[in-house]
Amino acid sequence: MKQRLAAIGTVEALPHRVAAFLSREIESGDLNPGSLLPTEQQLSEKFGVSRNVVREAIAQLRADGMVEARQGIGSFVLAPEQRAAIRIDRETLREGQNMERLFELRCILEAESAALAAERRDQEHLDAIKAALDRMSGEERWEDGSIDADLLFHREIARATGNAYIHTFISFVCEQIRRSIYYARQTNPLHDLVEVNVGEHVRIYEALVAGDPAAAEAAMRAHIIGAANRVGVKLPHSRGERTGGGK
Amino acid sequence: MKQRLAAIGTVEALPHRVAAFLSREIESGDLNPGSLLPTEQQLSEKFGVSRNVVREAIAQLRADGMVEARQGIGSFVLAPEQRAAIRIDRETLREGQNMERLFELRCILEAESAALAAERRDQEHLDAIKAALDRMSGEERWEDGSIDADLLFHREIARATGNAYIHTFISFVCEQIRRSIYYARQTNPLHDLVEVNVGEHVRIYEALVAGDPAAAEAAMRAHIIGAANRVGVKLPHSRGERTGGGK
DNA sequence: GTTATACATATCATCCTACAACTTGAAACC
DNA sequence: GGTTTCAAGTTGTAGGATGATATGTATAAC
Repeated sequence: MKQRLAAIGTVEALPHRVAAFLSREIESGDLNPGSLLPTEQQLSEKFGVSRNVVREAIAQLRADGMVEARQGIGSFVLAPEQRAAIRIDRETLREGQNMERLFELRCILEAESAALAAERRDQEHLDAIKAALDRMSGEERWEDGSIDADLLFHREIARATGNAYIHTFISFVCEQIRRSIYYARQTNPLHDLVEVNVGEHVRIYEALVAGDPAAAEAAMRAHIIGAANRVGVKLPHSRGERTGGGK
Repeated sequence: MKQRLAAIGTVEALPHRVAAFLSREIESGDLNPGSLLPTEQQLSEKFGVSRNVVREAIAQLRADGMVEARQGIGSFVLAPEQRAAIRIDRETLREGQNMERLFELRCILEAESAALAAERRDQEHLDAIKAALDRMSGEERWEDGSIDADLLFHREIARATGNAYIHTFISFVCEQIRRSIYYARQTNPLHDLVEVNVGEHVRIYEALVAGDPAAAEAAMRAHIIGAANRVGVKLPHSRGERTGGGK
């Protein structure tokens, strides 16, 4: 029996737990922007940890632009617009319809980027995308290797846009979805049987080879809607059908 | 041998400087995924700081999913796909064509979200958007208050999609652009005279009121292309004209 | 009474030592 | 040879000490 998830299963370190607690307090509005955090000593007493732990926790919040520490005064809560990073934690991901929302965001990003990739891809890009497709085609079920190939396929398309930010954002969103599905599989083994639809991927690839932006966008849109359905997520009535025309 | 940590402009705290140094080493590929970071003691000697400072720096990297620390062994560098956060620093933003790329990403996100907002907005959303528009209209130049209203206008549209992730992503991208422009204004006062085009905003608003997704998308696309041009950024040949059609 | 200076206090920033928890590899033992 | 034990190295946590910075207060000067 492999312990592949040993790292995920381990108890999180104290600084992370303190940071998560404060972070939730800020997000929920218990701590308004402009207000002062409790002092490091108060926090260390409240949580029963050393000030070092509290400082590491606050260092994370500060790096994310959630608080601003000022020597001699304290740490102020900053406004949400001033965040320096985007972070999605697994807990909130499993709440309510957040999975649908994440798929919707993914659809927006990937549909358009597929069109851009169709215009800008060169042969090296196509080869990399084809390689991922071949790795994926070996499996009919969504097993680990196949999932990796699936993600790589999408990342390579994002890379073919030539825009590193698009690549970063799409990689991030896809990875969040993958983690969330992986977690769901552990709590509900039935999800182990989710299929990957190779045909949808082939249609995307062919549109990229043909250099047809509209077709690539439509194929990508249809694919993501299909992928969402296969993991039990129904996308809200969307404009996907407009260009996708599918179903 | 001690390593000198660059302190450019504002004096950043030591942990931030150490984190930035390590982060750059990882991004540049000097430290490959899977490899081990130097020990905390080695780093503290190398930078001439205490181990506490090194630990706070590594805490940031760990929170971002760049490294994984394992007790008794060390901190491993993780693959770029495993990042838990998206972060854009101003230094890289000013390099090359990164500003264009960020505008392109913004265009993708906002065009589609404008269409979704046109379908899903309720009266409360329209009121909030209109309020931001009114605040903006008072000024012909892009002054601070006007910039805030401009950003608020876009954030309110993102909020009207009902998708918190879309709102988060758009807010983040817009804020990065604002900061970058703000910085450029300080180094080059000529950029002070960039105008905000109220008419473009009005057309977006009217499409939202009409509940016309295609018109909202086209108006938003035209607006962002225009905004990019006004700050001296020329978007690469894009598919914007395809749907924008009308003009 | 008003102002200005000096001081005490509170807080974050950094450094330091010490020990606990964990991993690894080598030495000792059977 | 195989197993156990132990020693060294590394991260995790605790706690104290000192420096840097902001703020309020009391004292002194005018």
